[in-house]
Amino acid sequence: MKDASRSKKSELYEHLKSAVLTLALNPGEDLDEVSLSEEFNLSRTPLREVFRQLAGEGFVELRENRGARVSAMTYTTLRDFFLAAPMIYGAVLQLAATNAKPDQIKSLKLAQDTFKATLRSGSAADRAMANNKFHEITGEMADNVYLLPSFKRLLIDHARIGMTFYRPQDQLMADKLSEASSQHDAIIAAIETCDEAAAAQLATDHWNLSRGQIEQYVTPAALDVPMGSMARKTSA
Amino acid sequence: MKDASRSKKSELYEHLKSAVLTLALNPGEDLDEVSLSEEFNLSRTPLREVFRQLAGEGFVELRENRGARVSAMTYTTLRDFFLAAPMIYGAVLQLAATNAKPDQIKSLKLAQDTFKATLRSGSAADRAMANNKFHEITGEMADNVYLLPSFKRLLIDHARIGMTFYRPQDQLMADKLSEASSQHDAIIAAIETCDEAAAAQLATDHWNLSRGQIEQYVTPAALDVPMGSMARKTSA
DNA sequence: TAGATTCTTATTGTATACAAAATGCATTTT
DNA sequence: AAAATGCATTTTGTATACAATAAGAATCTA
Repeated sequence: MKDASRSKKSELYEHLKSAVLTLALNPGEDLDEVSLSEEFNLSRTPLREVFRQLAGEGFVELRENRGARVSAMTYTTLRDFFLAAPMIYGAVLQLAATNAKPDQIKSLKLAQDTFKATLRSGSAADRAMANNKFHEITGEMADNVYLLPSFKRLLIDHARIGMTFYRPQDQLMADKLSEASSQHDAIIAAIETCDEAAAAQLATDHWNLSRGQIEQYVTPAALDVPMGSMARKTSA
Repeated sequence: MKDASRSKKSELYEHLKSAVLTLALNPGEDLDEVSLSEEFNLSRTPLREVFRQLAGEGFVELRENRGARVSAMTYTTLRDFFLAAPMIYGAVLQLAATNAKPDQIKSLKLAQDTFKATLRSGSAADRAMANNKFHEITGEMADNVYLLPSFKRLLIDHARIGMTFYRPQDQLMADKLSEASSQHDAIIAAIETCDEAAAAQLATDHWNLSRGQIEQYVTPAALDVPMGSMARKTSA
């Protein structure tokens, strides 16, 4: 029934997507056509088509005659992120509050339940994917083809940033995560009551929480340094 | 020197892009793999990769087992457009005013000169492409990976809307176009003086001009009707 | 031994052949 | 005559073979 299980091609597509989102593949990491095609019992032709599609969506970067690599993350992208995210997500949530359909709200509540479950007993990857799903649904609710491309691009790095910086080893982290969860609940409420203003405000709050979290780790001094090495360190 | 002349593949890529932007290929129109591969002396394998990439960028839509078609335009997309455009372009111009580098400003002035030339003696397609180039440069100036995907998606339909509705057959049209040109000049000035506020305001003004133009043609009564037929009519 | 150069190997890009799916047409059936 | 079924044709999807390019290793030169 799921799109992912329909063909080997979409299986590969979904696999690469979540591998990028969960940092199973690190930013900047090279992708090998041959080994991947063997792993998925798929020839290089359709595999390369998947690469192109993923490149168009911002998951990977293609270099002529030099293969595909996972989209890089630098501290510049981090700065760009927190500049664009509040605006885009503010608009998305505002539109979501206006346009959301009943079954979409149901999906959103379900996604939030899953997210809460991962807070209790899930891996960091599970949590990142559940959180990602939640926000993807708000994007669908907003239902604006021009907003979605940027929003989806933001969600990619939102997940990766989350994987890097949200690791609930201490109590402070756990508190932040449960605050994020509360904000999700508030977002659902705002959407359900069609409260645009509240939704827009919650978008800002949600990103401010993230930014505060990250600013504990990132000093503004270091700019333009690849983040791949750091991600590798934290996951090793 | 230009990217387009490097390989047959990028030639095809650029050709399809401008064909979509200028409505040489109408929204919703089917693309035939075989005839295109013959026309460009290219096998279907790289051609299909180009399709995937264009799909990722919003120029075409891919349907499983049913080929590629030019991205559709409906009156819904028109409404979405004027909702998202002022916000995205406002942010883009604001950032452009902050970040623009001297050589980019030079490019922008050059693009504006070209645009003015097309107003005097260019086809509608030439004008749409020149106008598109102008806005693309402002996007580069803004230099934010998260904003650009949506902005580029907007530019696709901005060009197509322009091709449909801006046809300077009468004096009123010519006036609107020269007003657009004046706004371009003002945008350049705002960017050059790093005047963020003015830039943001000009973004709004620029879209309002477009919207006013289009509202002469589109009545809010008819919604969700494919625009392909209309585009076909005006170009026939 | 450091550097440059050629040769080898590995990887990426393209063409073609074949398989699978969808479309259209003709025939059959009611 | 309308609907449905099966067949032929066209179109799309995948595998494989080959060509072109880049990366790496070994050799040669100073």
